[in-house]
Amino acid sequence: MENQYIPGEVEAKWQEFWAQNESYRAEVLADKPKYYLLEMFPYPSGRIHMGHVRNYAIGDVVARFKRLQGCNVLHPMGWDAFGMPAENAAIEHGTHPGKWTYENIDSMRVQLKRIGLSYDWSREFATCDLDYYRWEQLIFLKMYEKGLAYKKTSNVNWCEDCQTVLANEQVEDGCCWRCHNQVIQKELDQWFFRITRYADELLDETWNLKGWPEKVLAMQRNWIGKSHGCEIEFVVKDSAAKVKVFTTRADTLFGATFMSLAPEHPLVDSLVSAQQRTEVEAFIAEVSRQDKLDRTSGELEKKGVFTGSYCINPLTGEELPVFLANFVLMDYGTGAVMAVPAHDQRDFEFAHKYQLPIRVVIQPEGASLTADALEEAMTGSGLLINSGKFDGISNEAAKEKIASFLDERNQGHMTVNYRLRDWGVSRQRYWGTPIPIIYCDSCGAVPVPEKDLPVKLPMDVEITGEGGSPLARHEAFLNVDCPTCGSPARRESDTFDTFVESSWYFARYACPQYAQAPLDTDEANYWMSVDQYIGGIEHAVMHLLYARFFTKVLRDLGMIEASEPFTNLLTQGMVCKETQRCAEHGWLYPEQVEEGKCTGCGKPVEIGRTEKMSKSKKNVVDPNELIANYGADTARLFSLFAAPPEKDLEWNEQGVEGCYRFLGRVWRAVHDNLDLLGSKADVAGLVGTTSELRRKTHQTIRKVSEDVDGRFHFNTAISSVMELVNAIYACDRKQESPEVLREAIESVVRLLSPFVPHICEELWQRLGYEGGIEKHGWPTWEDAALLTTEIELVIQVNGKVRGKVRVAADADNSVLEQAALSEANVVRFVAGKQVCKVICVPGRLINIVVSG
RNA sequence: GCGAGAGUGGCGGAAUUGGUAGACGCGCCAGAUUUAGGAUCUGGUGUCCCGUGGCGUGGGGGUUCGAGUCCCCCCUCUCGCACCA
Repeated sequence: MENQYIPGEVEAKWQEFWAQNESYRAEVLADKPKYYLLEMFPYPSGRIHMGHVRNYAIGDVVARFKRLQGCNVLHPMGWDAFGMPAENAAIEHGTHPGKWTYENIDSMRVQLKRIGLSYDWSREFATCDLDYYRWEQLIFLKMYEKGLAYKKTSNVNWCEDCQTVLANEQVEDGCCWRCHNQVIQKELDQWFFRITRYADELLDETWNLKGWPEKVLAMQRNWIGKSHGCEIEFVVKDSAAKVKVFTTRADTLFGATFMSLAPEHPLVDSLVSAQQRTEVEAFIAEVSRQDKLDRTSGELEKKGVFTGSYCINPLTGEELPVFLANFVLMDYGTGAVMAVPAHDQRDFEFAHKYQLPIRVVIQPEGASLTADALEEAMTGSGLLINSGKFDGISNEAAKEKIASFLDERNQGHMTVNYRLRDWGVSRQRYWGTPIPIIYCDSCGAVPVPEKDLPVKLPMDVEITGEGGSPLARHEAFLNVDCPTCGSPARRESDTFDTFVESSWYFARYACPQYAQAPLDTDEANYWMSVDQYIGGIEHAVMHLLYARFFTKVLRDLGMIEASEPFTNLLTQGMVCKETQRCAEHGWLYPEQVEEGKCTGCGKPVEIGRTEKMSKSKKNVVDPNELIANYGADTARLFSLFAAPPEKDLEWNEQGVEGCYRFLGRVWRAVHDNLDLLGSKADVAGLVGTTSELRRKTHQTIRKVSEDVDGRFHFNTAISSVMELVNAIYACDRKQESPEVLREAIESVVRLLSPFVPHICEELWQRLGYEGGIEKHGWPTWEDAALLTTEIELVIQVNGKVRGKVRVAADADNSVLEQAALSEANVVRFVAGKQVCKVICVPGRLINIVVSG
């Protein structure tokens, strides 16, 4: 290795050094504050993409910075290794999902190591490791004991393509979040986690998560969807049946003129009169044919059908016709809505369409609404009318009054309702954690006794993609004796949703080899919670909510003290790139374009919009090639420099070049000056000395420290180091003291080391230091070095800049005023006018206010 | 429709508490070096008429000595949620 910057050599050397020295191994230490930094672990698809590079580069800066600051840093990495792509690969190529997954892990580990990330690799695990999922099975058994895991028959979202169930939040626009196939409703027996038991805590804690982006918290609150209201029972006329409704508007009960039920409502069959049956069945069939996308699209025409039954308004005794309506969802509330057309827009439209009565029961202040005159529902506040003894009171007060009146008469009560549903975790898949349950004809569903864990996923399976889960056909796996009565029984063949694994992996990193329980309580309590979690915004609801839920469950099982998994959350933006398209060949990869022409046919290429990098749009950059061309340090530097972490990053090849050039500039700044620098010990003697370069050095140390610590403004931190490098190039090396020059250069190297660790380690060594750059800690700035005797002051006249003067830093206002008023250009603007006021902002500017 | 965020040069972006708008980088222009190209180094680069001047942070109004930043109205874009009873 000579005086030329050859990234490949430098990077290989230091990656080897870090591995040999186990530089990033974490262990419990009493004398340092712990800092747990975690990036969302990847699915082992086989190749890393730029999104990973960005995510992990951001995390690595924080890890290295905290370590330099003297923290005891835990920075682990592993693999979210169960899931469908492994089975799809098995179907396509005949490779066993396990083999495919572990081979992918091996190649991705190599790629990640090539980036030079400071992980404690000794803690690595994959969620498909028996030693991981066995503990998940134990957690499930404990949850089962506490009633937190239960089985129920329900209509589930079913993807025909994946042959599996999807949670509500895994359905996007009515399609499977993974394969984008149409999702249908299917009745199945399924395992659920009772996340709703934690709904209030999950909601309330969002107000304490100060280190989370408001956006994510809002999404979670929205998702939980708590609303206060009233449950009211409506007796069905000539029947013992009662229809329960949930309403947030009990104050409008006197205005209810009909009832709307979801077509899937369980009472529908008993409510339908013989006369109406044909029509109702046709309607139900029509609605069930509509996909969920259409049904929840808002644009949908409101449609319904009369059942032939009536129910009784509990307050007025009136008979209300019961309708089925396409916009009422069985998923929310009770699946039944009391319809108040005067005060609800949907009911209003529905009433008009089917000529149902409209009765105004709330009169806004100073108006007198009549039903005939209404052009839309009146949803505002006012005083009650047409409401018997409640007339005249405000509708807000009436909500509670009417509810308690109903309560007294056993016709209803105040309640809360949540949008959040329990989490369905059964998946009809092979490559996942087996659910440890045995079905016995006489004993029912029996949990696998703890001593019989783990339930191992059998390796000898045939994966064809046909006929559902391979486990359901695997007789050797299925056949088992009932643990309770000993008679022949069958195992549960479903496996867990893979979100279960990612709901507690962060805690397992504290004690990945622990063999007695899911968590070593001491280790877990030392490291948890994660101080900083970093990942994509796309996990704002699902993964982050499930992880919060699991943490609370683990706490209540006595396995951990923490209530929340992630103290601070950073959601990084996507990596985007401009798309390119050829009229003949469609989307083109960057290398298929030369000088704006398609390499296939020579036609001009159309530049499309900038979009998230994706294979389908071919606007991807392969990190492996990038690193091969420029080195890992350049790849990291560009990911960090081009945009602040939370914003989308636009990939730009020329920007990458610029970063590479900058590293070359840093490299030369060291080598070109090595002969001038003198002994390294001299730097300590500089305390108290000032010079322009030294001031710039210490300003930069302060700026970078402040930008990195908590603010994560890596782009501005890097740009300030670029300024320092520019200052080093600009200074007159013959005039500048070698010590000041050395201090400046050393500072550049030390300040850049969290961002581009390899080159900095190398330069640090070439500057005469041994044993790695981290042991020297983070540089500190000296306040005295920031001081200047003279400053430049801006002079404004009426708020416009008219001149600048150099003044003594400690000059008082009257001196400044004098200097300002005598500056030549300022004189021009003040001449002939009256000075009304002079405003001095210390260290910044003087504003002279004139009139006339 | 509701909620959150954003809108600044040719481009990515900076301006942390109301105080010189455009740091830093890319691109572009010029110069130096070089047989040439590349690389490197130096300088310039918001915009408008030649200027020491005018204009300029999506648009319009306001507060202030002073507004990218605060307040009101409007437009556009992105993300999330959505017939939520």
